[in-house]
Amino acid sequence: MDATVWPASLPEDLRAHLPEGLADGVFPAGCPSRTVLDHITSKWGVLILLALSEGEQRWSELRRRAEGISEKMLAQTLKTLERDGLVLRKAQPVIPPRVDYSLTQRGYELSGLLVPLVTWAYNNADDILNGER
Amino acid sequence: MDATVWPASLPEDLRAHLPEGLADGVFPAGCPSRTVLDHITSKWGVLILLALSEGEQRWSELRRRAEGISEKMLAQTLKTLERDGLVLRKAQPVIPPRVDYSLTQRGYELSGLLVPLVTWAYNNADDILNGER
DNA sequence: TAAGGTACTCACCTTTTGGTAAGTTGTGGT
DNA sequence: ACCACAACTTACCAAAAGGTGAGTACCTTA
Repeated sequence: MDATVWPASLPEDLRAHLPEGLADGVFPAGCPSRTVLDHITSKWGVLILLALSEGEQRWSELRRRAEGISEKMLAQTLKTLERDGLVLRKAQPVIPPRVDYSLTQRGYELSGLLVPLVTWAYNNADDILNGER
Repeated sequence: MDATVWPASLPEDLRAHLPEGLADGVFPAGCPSRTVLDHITSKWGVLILLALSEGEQRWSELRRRAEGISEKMLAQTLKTLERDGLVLRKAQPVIPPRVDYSLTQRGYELSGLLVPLVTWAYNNADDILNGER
C-alpha cells in the first residue's frame, strides 16, 4: 500500500490528509475513539453540547432548548457527557431544586470543533435535502 | 433573555459563540439541519467520510477499512451519502464488477471539519474513558 | 470441476435507542 | 386542601438501527 498515491482527479486543495496514526487508531472495531465518537455524535449529545457552548444553563432551560427531547433522554445524555468529563453538574440544595449545567474545559475544546460542523450542516441542509449540487 | 450575560466562571477564551441564527435553526425539532446532522454523524457515516478523505476507494477497500461494518450497512451508508451529494459513485462496466467511491467537493468541505473532530476524539479517548480530568 | 472474488440485494431477527406516562420530594401559591 | 414546579427515576412499549446468512452473475485461478 502506497500512502503517497492520491487520486489524480481530485483538486489538491480539497484533500484532507489524515494525521499520523489516526487511521490505525479510529478504524479498528472496538477502539476507544469509536466509543467516544459515538457519545459526542449521538443524536442529542451534539445539541446539548451546542446549547451549553452558549454558557451555563439549568435543566429546564436545556429541555426547552433542545426541542423534542424527552426528560429521559436529557437525563441520559447529560449523565454520559458528565461521565466523559465534558459537562459539569452543579446542584443547588434549594427547594424547588435547581441544577446548573455547564461545559468543562474539555467540553469547550470539543464544542469549538462541533460549532463549525453544525454551522456547515445548517448552511447546507436545504441544498442537500433538495438534491441540489 | 439577555444574550450578553455569560457565566462569569468561564474563561473568556473558551466560550464558543454560536453564529447568528444557528440556535434557532438547529434546535427546532424536525428542521433540515437535524436530518443532515443525523446523516453525517451516524455511526458509519463518519468513518466512511473519513476513509474517503484519503482519496478514491472501491467498495471492498472501504469494507476492509471500516472494520466491523456489515455489507448491508456499507451499502446503506454509501447510498445516503451519495443522495446527500457528499459521495460520488463510479461504476465500471467490467467483470468482476468494480465500483469506485470518492468525495464530492461538498464531501471534502465536510471532511475538512470532520477530521479535526475525529483527531480530537482519538487524542482524548483514553483520558475520557478512564475518567481522567 | 470447484472455489473464490466482486458488488451488491433481500428476508429475517436481535439489539439498541428512544418515547410515554407515571411516581417522587418538598415547598409555595390560590 | 390541592395543584404546580423542579429535577429527576422507573417500567413498559414502539421504532429504528443494525447484524446474519443466503442468493445473484460472471469471470479467474487452482
